[in-house]
Amino acid sequence: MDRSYDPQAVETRAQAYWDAHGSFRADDEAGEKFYCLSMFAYPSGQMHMGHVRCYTLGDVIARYQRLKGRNVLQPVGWDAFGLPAENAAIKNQVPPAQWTHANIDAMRAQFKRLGFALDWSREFATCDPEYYRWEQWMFTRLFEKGLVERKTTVVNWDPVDQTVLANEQVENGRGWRSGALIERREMPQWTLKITDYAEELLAELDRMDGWPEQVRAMQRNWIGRSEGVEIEFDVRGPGVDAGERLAVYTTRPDTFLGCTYVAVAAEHPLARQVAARDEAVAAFRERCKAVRAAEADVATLEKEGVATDLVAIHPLTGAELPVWIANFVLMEYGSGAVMSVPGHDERDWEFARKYDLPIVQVIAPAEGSDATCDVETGAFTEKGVLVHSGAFDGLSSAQAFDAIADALEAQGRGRRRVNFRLRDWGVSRQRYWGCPIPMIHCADCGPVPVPEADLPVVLPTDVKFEGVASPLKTDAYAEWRRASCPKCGGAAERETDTFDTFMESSWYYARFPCADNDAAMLDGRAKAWTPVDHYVGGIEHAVLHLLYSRFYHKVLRDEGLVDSDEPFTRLLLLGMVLKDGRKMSKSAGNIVSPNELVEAHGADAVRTFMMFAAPPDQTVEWSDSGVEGSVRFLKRLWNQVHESVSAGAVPAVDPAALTAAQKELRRKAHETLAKADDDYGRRLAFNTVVSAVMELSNEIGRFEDDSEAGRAVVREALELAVLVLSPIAPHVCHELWFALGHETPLVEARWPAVDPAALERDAVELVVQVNGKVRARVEV
RNA sequence: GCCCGGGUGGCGAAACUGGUAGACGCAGGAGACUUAAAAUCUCCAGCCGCAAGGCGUGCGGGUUCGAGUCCCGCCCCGGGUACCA
Repeated sequence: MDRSYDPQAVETRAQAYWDAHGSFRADDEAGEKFYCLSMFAYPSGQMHMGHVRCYTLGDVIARYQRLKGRNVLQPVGWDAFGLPAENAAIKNQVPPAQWTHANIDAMRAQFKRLGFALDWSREFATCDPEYYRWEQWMFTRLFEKGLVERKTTVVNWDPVDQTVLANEQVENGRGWRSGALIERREMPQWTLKITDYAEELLAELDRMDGWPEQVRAMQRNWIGRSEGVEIEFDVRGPGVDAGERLAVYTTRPDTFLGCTYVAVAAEHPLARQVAARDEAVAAFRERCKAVRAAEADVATLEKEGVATDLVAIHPLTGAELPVWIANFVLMEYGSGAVMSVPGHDERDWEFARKYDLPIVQVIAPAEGSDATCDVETGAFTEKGVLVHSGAFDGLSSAQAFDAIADALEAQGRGRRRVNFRLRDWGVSRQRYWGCPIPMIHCADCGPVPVPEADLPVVLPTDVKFEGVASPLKTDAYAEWRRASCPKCGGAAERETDTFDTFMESSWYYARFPCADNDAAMLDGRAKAWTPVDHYVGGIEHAVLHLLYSRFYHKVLRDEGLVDSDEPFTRLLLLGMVLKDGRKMSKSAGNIVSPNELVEAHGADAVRTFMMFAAPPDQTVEWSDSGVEGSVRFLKRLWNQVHESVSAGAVPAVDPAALTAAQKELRRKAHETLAKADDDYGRRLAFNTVVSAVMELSNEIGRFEDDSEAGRAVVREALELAVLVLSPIAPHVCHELWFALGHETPLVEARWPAVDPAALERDAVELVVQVNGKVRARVEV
């Protein structure tokens, strides 16, 4: 072995070895499978520290599982469609496809330099027609199955650029390119009925114990199942037909007698109707348009409203309640209208105070409760006992729920209903760089799916951006749009919208096992490898990507293409990588380039520090000097191995004939092995694996004993240190393993068993505490 | 706004099941080696205090023999909020 550690040379040799031996090509047939996957990357062109962290974590898991004897698949691909490519195209006049492929080439090289144990033979990009054709195919199947619907949803419309903007493209209410005030606009969109699976998506969460509880909680809340009552009010007023009804949904029917007004969304049909004859209402609706479609914007708005000349008739009391239009009522949730009970709902209370609407108390604190209720000073939102509710007085909130629901149902004015916060998945995007939606619009037959034989609908890639709008929608592509109706053969138009990029990322994991199949979306290999045993990615995907994928997996299952219920058995969501306490960004000027670090210190040192700096799920603070510490550590380990090997062969350790100091070092070595096994496999605490091996190395350094037994104990400790560290710093460990005399490569090694005898102690220290303070220590 | 996290020395962190707070590392200090420097090695180091001792895990309360860890109420920072991926 070389006298000194040269990371660049070591890493080049190790990578060449793995390449030449096809070390990471997964075998479809062999042994107990372990499918390990890091969320695929968007090819921005520059690998960043977040990628380094994510892929290193995945790699550590994959390499550890391999040492444990599993047949590991760790594939890699590219989430290649998306907005940044279009922005680059508009800015630099480069076609998105060209830009994307150049970026993929650049990033592939960067990934390879880090030595991840990836099976590159299965690589694909989602912008490959061979990939997205199956997405189109599945969509047409779901259309036939009735899981696809055309629905109206709200988007941000830029009236100058005549295009739809993403939420992040709206700054202070204006389009980021045009500067024009954006408008909320309703647009017909293709949606997938994820709500059909809401119950299953929710119920399954309870059984998914390989997922962090916080993520399951987020998904539970996102799905937002509630039990309540849908209530119908008669509406009276100018221009309202007799028998017209307004539906609201409430989870608190027990407060129903305290309802003093009703509020509808600005986009509600009743609001539209009133606006036609009432200028104030029309002006209010116009103002509401200037709010971004994002929920956070709507929810943080100052609550405002406008009165209408309509009244809603309380079905139980006959009272005439004013109908208001309010900016905080969401058309997307429930029926776009709410009953307002200011005495017992904070938002309703604020609104009532602001507009001088009556506030009445109908719930009193339950007997024995120490809560107080004064609806003059604030809403009382707890459950309790009914008051001022006529025949329902004295009932508990729970009893009143049923009594009032029954009364409404008996009158045909309401029904119990389960409601979900979850909305159906709008998959249409008015953009160019995405998977074309395989539909044809026929004037006579309506929308018709493209027949299987005509798939894929290929996205033209030699495009020029004239403005900001999708080239597919311009005159230049009139020919591309022209189609004949698959049903009647008449002249028809292709859909020009493309899919949400979450469509591609919802099933890519299932495609890796059979990425070479050009005759089917998935085959038996997908069934054999899925579900993914361990999925690694950013916490920012806790809800959307991970919920859409779960839904899509169930859809694939129901089509017979996979045979599991959930796509990802175990989930590791990592925190962000920060520098100087902030997110790395160009504007903050604190971007750290993985390339330069690897050039300067080697991939192993970068990987080691990344793992060492913090536990995986926590945000991590990047430190350049910290990497230097990792280099020192790897160098020390190298020197220790060199010294041990140079001193010559050693006999086998004879555990029965060791001195106290020898025993102690051997115990430390086996404790490290045991701890690392637990940290890798159960705790996912890779930071403490690194510190444990550092401690072991420190102890080896302090151990001075040239006897044969002493050198044998050191040799065993070094072997364990190298093996334990190898998932994290694979290159240097690969070479040290051979140096230690092994003839087969470390990637073929098996995780050794701990010698229980090595862990035994002759003495322990007992601590004596008085009132929680340490007062004495006793060696026993 | 709502949902989910996080806050421990100068810095990153450890403490896994309520039982020795600060392992391991960075930065720093002292020393060894060296003509010198780098590299390497050894030692020191939470804060206040000469010391005895006291104080210490964002803030305020509580439970407990004992709380970084459990409970209640706050503050600050981060992620998500359905068209960024």
